[in-house]
Amino acid sequence: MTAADRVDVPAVGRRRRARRGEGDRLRGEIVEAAGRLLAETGDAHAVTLRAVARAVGVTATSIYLHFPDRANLVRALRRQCFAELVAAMDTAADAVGAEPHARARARAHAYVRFGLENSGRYGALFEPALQSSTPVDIGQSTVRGTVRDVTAALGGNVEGAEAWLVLVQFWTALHGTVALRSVRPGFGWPEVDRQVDDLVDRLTGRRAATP
Amino acid sequence: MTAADRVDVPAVGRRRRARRGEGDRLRGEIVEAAGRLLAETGDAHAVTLRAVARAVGVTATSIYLHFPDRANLVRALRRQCFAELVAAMDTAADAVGAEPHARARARAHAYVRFGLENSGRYGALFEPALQSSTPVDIGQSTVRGTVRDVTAALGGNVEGAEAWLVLVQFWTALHGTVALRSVRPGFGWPEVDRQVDDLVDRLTGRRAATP
DNA sequence: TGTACATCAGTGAACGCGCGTTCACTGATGTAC
DNA sequence: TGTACATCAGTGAACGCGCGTTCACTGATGTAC
Repeated sequence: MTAADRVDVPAVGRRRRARRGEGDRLRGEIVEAAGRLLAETGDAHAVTLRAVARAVGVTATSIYLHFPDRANLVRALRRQCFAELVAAMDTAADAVGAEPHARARARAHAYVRFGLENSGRYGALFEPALQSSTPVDIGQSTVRGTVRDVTAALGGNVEGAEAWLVLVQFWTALHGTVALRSVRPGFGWPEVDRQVDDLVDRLTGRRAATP
Repeated sequence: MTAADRVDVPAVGRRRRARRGEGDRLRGEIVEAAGRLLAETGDAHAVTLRAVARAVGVTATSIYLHFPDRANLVRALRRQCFAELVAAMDTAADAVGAEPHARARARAHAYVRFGLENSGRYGALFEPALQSSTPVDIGQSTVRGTVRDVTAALGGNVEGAEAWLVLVQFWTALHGTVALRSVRPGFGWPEVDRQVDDLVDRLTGRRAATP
């Protein structure tokens, strides 16, 4: 890393010390600043203790008051990004009512939108450079809503294994959409909503076979 | 980066100096070692001049005999990885004959297989951390074969824009497959060949719609 | 109402590390004579 | 057939940098008396 790579987050002057008993506030500010850093640079390695400290307006050592080491800070950051993604999908699904196709479609759009609008934070979830030895455990319960909606959208007539396969195809394709568009913005991509709709149609078999 | 992160490539003793006039040999060895490093660590930031030099068995400064700086070395590396991927697909397609569906399917399988077997090298193509300001230009001609095969597989009855959309869906989904499986090997993925076949069927409309 | 003091919420200097890059250098090897 | 020498293919020490982490410290603030 050369000097030119250093990210100068808008010079936060020195942060004012938290009131007594409110020491935990810094913890939140640290995770948030780390997320901002990730969003701005899109590079996991930019999330260094010193960069985060600069962004918060605090000494690098203060981070140790809240996290035992860098790995733990990164883990907290990833956990938060994942929660945000799930929340975005749940909100979108609930906004369109109870019809399963509509809910599944809304989830797909929300996933891609979140990923494109927060490419740094999204990247934090899946960038190899941020995967530590002890991965963030995703928690089955958080994705249960998505599983339910997609399964329902397929109709009751697909058995378990096939529903699972389709779910994987969805996740895979949506991830690919976010990842490739983020990294190759200049490519001649089709309009994103159209691509997602088309994907949903094809994966759920709503597209007629070519004769 | 802490000391523990340092990659100890099998201690190559000091490399024997190239014969006179064969100075360019080192260039190839450098790119190859960089690729090996990438394959072993899966981390773009592990490809440092010093690490590459250690792997080759040479001084870091010697790299400057062949590349003006690190960015140029990385670019050469990415160019080579891309060429390998394209070659793998072309070979696979040619091995199955002339039938368009078979050729497209073979390409899809080859893409995923290359990506999974060379996750570091594949990652070099798309990892955000390795994208420099001057991207490797992909060269239209190299992907022409793939475009032709997939278009033909869709039959003549899809007009240009839709064929393009399907192509994008393919690339997107295949990239997602490689990327997610590489980063979450422990997830309960379906068998990869089955997933790819299913994907090809669904995207080309060979799967009946759910009633 | 005043004050000693424990505790909280941090600071600041220092460590050893690997990094990209620059610079002056060296030693083997092919070639001109 | 022998030798001086230019050139090729590198080496090695040094620079300033940012990094994670450790350690001893400080100064404001709430509380017990």
